[in-house]
Amino acid sequence: MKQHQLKIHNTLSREKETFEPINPPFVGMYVCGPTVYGDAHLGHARPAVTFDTVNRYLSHLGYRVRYVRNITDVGHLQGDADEGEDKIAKKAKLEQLEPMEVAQQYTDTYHRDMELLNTLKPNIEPRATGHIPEQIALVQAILDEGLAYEVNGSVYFDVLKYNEREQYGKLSGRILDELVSGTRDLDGQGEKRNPVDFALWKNAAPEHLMKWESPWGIGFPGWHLECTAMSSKYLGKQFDIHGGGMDLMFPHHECEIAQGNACNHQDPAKYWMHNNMITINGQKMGKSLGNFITLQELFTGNHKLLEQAYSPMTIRYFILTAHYRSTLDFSNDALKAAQKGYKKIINGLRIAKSLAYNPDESVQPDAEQIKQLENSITYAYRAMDDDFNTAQAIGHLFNILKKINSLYTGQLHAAQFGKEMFDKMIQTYVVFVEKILGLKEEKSDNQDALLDLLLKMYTDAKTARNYAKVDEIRAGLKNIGIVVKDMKEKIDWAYEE
RNA sequence: GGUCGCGUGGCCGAGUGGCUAGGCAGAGGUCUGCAAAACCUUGUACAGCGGUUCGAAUCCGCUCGUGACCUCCA
Repeated sequence: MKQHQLKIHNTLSREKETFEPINPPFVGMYVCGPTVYGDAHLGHARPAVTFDTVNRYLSHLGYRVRYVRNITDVGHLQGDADEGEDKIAKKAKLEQLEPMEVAQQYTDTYHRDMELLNTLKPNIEPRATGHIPEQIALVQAILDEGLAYEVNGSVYFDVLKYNEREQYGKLSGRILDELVSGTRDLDGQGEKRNPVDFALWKNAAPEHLMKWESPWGIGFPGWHLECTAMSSKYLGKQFDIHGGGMDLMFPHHECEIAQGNACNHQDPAKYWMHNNMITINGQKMGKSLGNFITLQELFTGNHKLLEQAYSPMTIRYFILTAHYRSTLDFSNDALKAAQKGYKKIINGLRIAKSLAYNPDESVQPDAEQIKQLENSITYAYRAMDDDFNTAQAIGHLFNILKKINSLYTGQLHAAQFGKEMFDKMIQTYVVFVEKILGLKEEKSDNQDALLDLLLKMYTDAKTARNYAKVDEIRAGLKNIGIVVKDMKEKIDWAYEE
């Protein structure tokens, strides 16, 4: 374990706390995954990238992380009303497909998009439909605790009774009395003893598509149950980190805490992390607002709000330039700036990997340069240790990049840093970009070979002072986003920023 | 209506009491066949009004603006 004082903002305490795993060096992390009934959109990218980065950084620090992210392939209820139906089943009826066919299709596209965003796969990706027995057992356990009741083949969690034992609402800061008095009187709540109660198991109507047998009849599990069932199965009754979007704080995560406490007599997770939401041109993204953008639309530029396509790595970089607990606003201007920033980082990566230390007895170590570099490296790690502040870390990374670029153009000499600092600089930059931030070069397979060939022609033309040919090659490459750089000692290329 | 946030220079976005954020855009310079890139220099930013303090973007109060959640939502 490296010497780091990692702090994590815990939603439970609303404070940054020093991270102390329950059972080091192991870390259990559960993140709420997608409900697979539609294409992955911007809103899915944020938690995926955020918690991928958490996973990457914890691993980098030497922790052995078991990262579990579920696939919800049995729908949540549409509402608490009796006619509430399964989200997946509803879509299936619409498209005349089997529910599992819909779930499979969107699971596949989700995986494709997450891979494009260069997120590492979770260690376990459990599906709700694969854990029906576990969910039924959980309902039974809560019934046995006397904290649930059955009505007409449905089972509800008794929030008021639970609240006598454990505070309900402590995660989202809600007061039960206010919830009770504030709830609207919806139709079909007759089965519940109290409007704040929530379904653990729901009786299914005959026409309902996804349903299973249970001790209470044929039905399907309630919204919040799967996460409790699967997290406790794979990570234990209490694990280290539970993550998800802020919008899930209430009621979803609140109910998870209640369910976990009800049968295990302890909070399911020690640290709760919530990423903030994404807005588009300052507005919440939503289908009804007409500003709903899927990741594929973003990658292809095929959307009326988009002036151009933005690559997956541009999106990833953009997400990382803001702290995960801040709202992040998508706009063409911001994305275009991000694209340039990303390419600058990647050009730096290529340079960093190509630089070699060349000793020079005549060059004296430069204390000021060394100090600046040392500070940037220290601050970059300190930023990550401070609740995964990738935005700040990237800022320091750019300062390291300035040194790398200066060495590349010959404005600084490696010997000014000394071998040890030089190696540390290269290693820090490469590790940060590739391993921690998860940014990679986007290129086609034969790109390097083709570029080598073209650059050779370019160099030959230049030696022959055939400037017309030189300019032609340069213009052609510029068209595909590559710029040629004539340097003092050599000719190189870079991605156009 | 209730709860919780936010308001930083042309744009994005860090920063919770004194210690350079950074990126994009702009201006000047070095370099160059011309470029590009890179590097260097350059911006009296902290919604408004009060208050606390030796000192506030950072703490407190009020005002204005804005967003999220309270119902499925990442």
